[in-house]
Amino acid sequence: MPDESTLHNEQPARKQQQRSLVTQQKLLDAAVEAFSENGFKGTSTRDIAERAGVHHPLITYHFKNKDQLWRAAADHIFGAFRNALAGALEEYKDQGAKQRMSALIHAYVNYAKNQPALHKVMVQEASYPNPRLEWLIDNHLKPIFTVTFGMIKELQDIGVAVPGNPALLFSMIRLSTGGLLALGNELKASSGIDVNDPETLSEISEMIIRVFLPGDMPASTSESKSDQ
Amino acid sequence: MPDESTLHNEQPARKQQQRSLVTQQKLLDAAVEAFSENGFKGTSTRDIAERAGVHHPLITYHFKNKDQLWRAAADHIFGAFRNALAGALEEYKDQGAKQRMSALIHAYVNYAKNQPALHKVMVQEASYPNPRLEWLIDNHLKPIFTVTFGMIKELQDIGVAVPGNPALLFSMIRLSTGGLLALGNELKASSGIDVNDPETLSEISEMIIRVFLPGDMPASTSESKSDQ
DNA sequence: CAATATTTTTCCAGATTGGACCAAAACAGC
DNA sequence: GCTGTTTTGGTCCAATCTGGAAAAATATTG
Repeated sequence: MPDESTLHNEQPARKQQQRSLVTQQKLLDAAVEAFSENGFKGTSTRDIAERAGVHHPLITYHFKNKDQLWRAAADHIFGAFRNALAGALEEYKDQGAKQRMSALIHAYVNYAKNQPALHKVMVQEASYPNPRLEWLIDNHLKPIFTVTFGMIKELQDIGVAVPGNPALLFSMIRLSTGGLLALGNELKASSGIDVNDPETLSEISEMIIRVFLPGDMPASTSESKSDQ
Repeated sequence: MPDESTLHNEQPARKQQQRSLVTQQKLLDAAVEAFSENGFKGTSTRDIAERAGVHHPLITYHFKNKDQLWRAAADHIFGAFRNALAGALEEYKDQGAKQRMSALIHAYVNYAKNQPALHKVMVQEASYPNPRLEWLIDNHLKPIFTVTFGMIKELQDIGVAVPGNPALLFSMIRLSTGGLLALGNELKASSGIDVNDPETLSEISEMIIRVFLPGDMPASTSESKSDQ
């Protein structure tokens, strides 16, 4: 089973055209937006096609059906998300554990700002047991969690992260990150917080680090640790 | 404009019957569940009536229309939520600031466990600007926030809460609380965490307090504060 | 028993649903 | 250029669902 984002191609005797990729992209973006606003059930394929500025039968052509479109849309944002996290980890791979986790949090916040749908879709699907939730967990969440749980544990061992169940702690971190940006409209109206302001954004990252990773990194060779 | 949860009664020449209250309650519970799962647009009045085990024209009779039903349902859960918080504050009104905030967090967690719809509805409505969001903010969120912001500030001043924008800090607290319980299905499947387990529940509360309110209360008269 | 409150049943007209179908157009490869 | 494939445009469909209206039947109150 080859990994194809567009499932209708079985034996592409001729290569895919450019305009085809464009409409797929437009449909994916529109699908992400629509699904994140109204959930799977509350979104119609026609709504998605309209947002994409595309005739609705093209959804059938490119993605077979609504369910496949949802999965492709989820791959679209969660795949990019995982890449963003992996990139941040790669960039800081030679740094200390706290630095790496901080980089992860910054990457998370930045991604969530541009793509608040990430968190909305998760809440939507976690609302009630359904096959899409299982699929999301197996294909996108677990791979992230296995990595981050290990990092959290390490940080707890060296006294940087607050002790307690690592899974719980990480969930609080991702909620404080993705959830905060998903509530953008509400925060603006209820507290005057503008999550699109770059300063607010870095304030959020810094606050999360301050709260969840309060400890200092232990000196690698021999150094006093009281550098507050 | 009298404050009536059932807007169809204008001049009740005769008192409301018991069975009427029962069906209203059933409809409200069903509405909360349905709206939290599928959002406002994704929920049909017929779906709500079915969940309530009631004929759907009764919605028109009791709540006039879908929009009024949504508002009544929101009043139903957010009103009870505010009462739960106020009750906790009242009970601990003679205690110190950290104790009061801790009581608030415990109450929040317990309420969110029984009513995860609270957070789901908020995320649903904050997804895109809409009149229901404004209504929710003005009628239910702001009253809570004005109280809690003050408490957070006080806790920051005495070094118990982490410094930073109080509104941001409080949002992180409520996300770590309500959001965590709204993700119950996901946490179970992805991390094996059962948010219905009482022990897990108190672990959540304790962790939130440990993370967001790490400082000790200063001694009231004269006492060393270095008790780590 | 009479008046009112509540529920039941039936109906509607219209919109929306996901998807099928085929002819036209755009494109890739030769 | 020509040819065959890919992609799109336009149309249609049958089924379901939509919120709500209306009137008849029942239950409850006073």
